[in-house]
This record gives sequence, C-alpha cells and structure tokens, in this order.
Amino acid sequence: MGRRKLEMKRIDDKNSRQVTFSKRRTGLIKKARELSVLCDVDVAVVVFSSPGKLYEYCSSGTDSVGHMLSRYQESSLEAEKRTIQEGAYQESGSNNPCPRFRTYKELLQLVRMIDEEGNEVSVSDMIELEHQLNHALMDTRSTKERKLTEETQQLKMKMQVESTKQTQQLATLPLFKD
Amino acid sequence: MGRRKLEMKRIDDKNSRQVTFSKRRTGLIKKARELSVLCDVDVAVVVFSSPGKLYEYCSSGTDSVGHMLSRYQESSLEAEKRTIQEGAYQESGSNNPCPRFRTYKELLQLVRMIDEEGNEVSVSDMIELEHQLNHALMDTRSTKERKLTEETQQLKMKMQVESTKQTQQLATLPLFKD
DNA sequence: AACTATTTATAAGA
DNA sequence: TTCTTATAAATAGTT
Repeated sequence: MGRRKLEMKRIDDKNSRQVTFSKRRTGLIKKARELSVLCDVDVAVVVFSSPGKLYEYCSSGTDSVGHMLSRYQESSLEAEKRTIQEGAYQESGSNNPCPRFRTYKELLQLVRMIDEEGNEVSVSDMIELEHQLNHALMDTRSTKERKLTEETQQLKMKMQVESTKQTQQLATLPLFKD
Repeated sequence: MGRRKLEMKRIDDKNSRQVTFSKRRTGLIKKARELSVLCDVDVAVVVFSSPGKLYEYCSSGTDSVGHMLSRYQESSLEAEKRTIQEGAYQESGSNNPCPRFRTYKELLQLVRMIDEEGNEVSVSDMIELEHQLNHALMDTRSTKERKLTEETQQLKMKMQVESTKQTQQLATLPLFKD
C-alpha cells in the first residue's frame, strides 16, 4: 500500500527503514487494538528495535504484558515439554510424571544438585530446571502481587480512618449559616 | 476496509465475530512479519481467544516467544522496580545497587534465606527473588539451547561419518553400465 | 509532519 | 467454509 509495491526484504536505506518502522509499528498496534475490541479477545504485541528499544501493546492495558506472558508460558510449557520429550532427547525413563514446582525447598534442592554436579548436566536437566524456575517465578510474582495488594489495602484503610477522623472533627464544628 | 465502515466495538453476532477474528488475526500476524522483515526488528504477537485458545507469532520463529518475553521482562523490570520503589513502597535504603544474577550458588543462598525466613518476607524480597529467578531462567534457557545445539551438531557429524562410510562402500562397488 | 497515488486488507455477499 | 469483490484503510514516496 503505497506509491509502489515493496519487496519483502530488509529496507536498505537506514532513513526510510526508520520511517517505515515508525509508521508500520503504529499500524500494527492499531490493528492489534481493533482485533481486541471487535473480537473481544486479549492481544499482546512486543517489538524490539535494533537499538534494543522496547515497544509494547497489551489489550488489558500496558503493564499487563507480563501477565500475558505468564499465561502464554502456562499454555505452551506443556506442549514444549511434550515436543522435546517425544523428540530425540528422551534420556531418562519413559514415563516420568509431569514435574511440578511445590516449594522453594524443592527448588533449592534441584539448584544445589545441578550446581554441585559440575558440568555433568544434560539437556534434560536444564529443561527440568527451566520448568522449576518458571514455576517459581510465577509463584513469586503472584505472591508479590498479593503482598502489594495487601499493603495497598492497608494504606487505603489507614487513609479511610484518617478521613473518618477528619469528618468527625468537622461534625463538631458549628455549621456555616447565612 | 470492506463493504462498509465498521464501528469500533465488539461485534455482536457470534458468527461474524468468529469470521472477523480469523481474518484479522491472520492479517495482524502478516503485518507483524512484514514489520520484522522490512525493518529488521524482533516482533512477538500473542492472542488469547475467549475460549482460551492461544495464537502466537514470533519473528525469531515460534517457540521463541518465551525468549521475547524474557527480553521484555528484562527491559521492563528495571522500570517496574523503579516505579514501585519510588512509590509508596520504598522500605529499604535509598540507593541499593541494581541486583544481578551471577551464579546458581547466589540464587541458592537467596532462596534458602527466603525459605527459612518464615513469612517475614516483604514485597522488596519478592521483587528481588523475582529478578534473580528471571536471570536464572534466562541463563538456564541459553545453556539449554547451547547444549541442544551441541548435541544436534554431534548427531549431524555422526550422520556425516555414516554417510561417508556408505559413500566409500559405494565407491568399491562396480559402476552400473549399459 | 502532511499529502496522495497505490497497494493491501477486509466486510459482505455468493 | 472458501472465493469474490466493492470499499475502507494503510502506507511508500513525495513535498
């Protein structure tokens, strides 16, 4: 869409590449927003420009990209694990149960094990660790959110108490009459 | 763009909503691919439909969305940390240096500390742990990839050796003549 | 940053 | 569902 048809390859001229980047990035995010609104779905877009600058869009508001990511990881981890295990890399027993992160103690043991094992760690070990860390990360995030919410609640309550006090003080004052 | 202009609100009719979703989802991902190619940048798109089905695109190939996410988190964690600390939640000293994951040993110590601390963990602690786990996760992923590549290389070399052997065997056979 | 000639995406319809 | 087509929208090159 433009004066002429564009070849689908990297734009050589640095300047026009930058201009096109700006225009199309805006367009992409607009499209994402429309898709989200029209079809009532959640959409996230993340773009890293070459200088490493980050651009993002998330239908549930900026800052929720992280949540999308968690959701993405949750959705895709199972599939990934299955793919890798069914592939050429199953080295352990045939039917190992799906690992699940339970406590930091378990993570601690796993990390210690791998850390002390020297360099004798296999791809399976790394995949296992990846999963455990992933679970721990999600767990940590939700705990963080909860605590943040709790603190915010306390703050709000404090403010309400203050507000009530002020209201009560006001109540003791004589009403303004004309 | 179509027979008539569409209002920017949720499409009521379930059927046309589904059709539009399918078309526009395809379009969005095409746009994302074009942006990536033309402008030489990394792009990730994640879509969750209402029934919770996941659609994704990543310029570095599917399955790299996770990496994009890690990168996203790295980019945004700094900002997040700053925001939270500058907000109503600064509890520790004013100028704590940027935390960085170095070894699993450090992570181990941190996890042990938090694990043994009972429930006396603050939001700052959780943010700190989140950072550390995040770094550990990225580190684990890159190690996994490296090892996977190594194993693939070895497999390729093995196959090449086999192939060479076969070629040599073939060379000892009489040529087919007519 | 605006402007348009074109190309591209897509809403309805078949 | 898939294809077609009229129309809206995006955008490449220009100013």
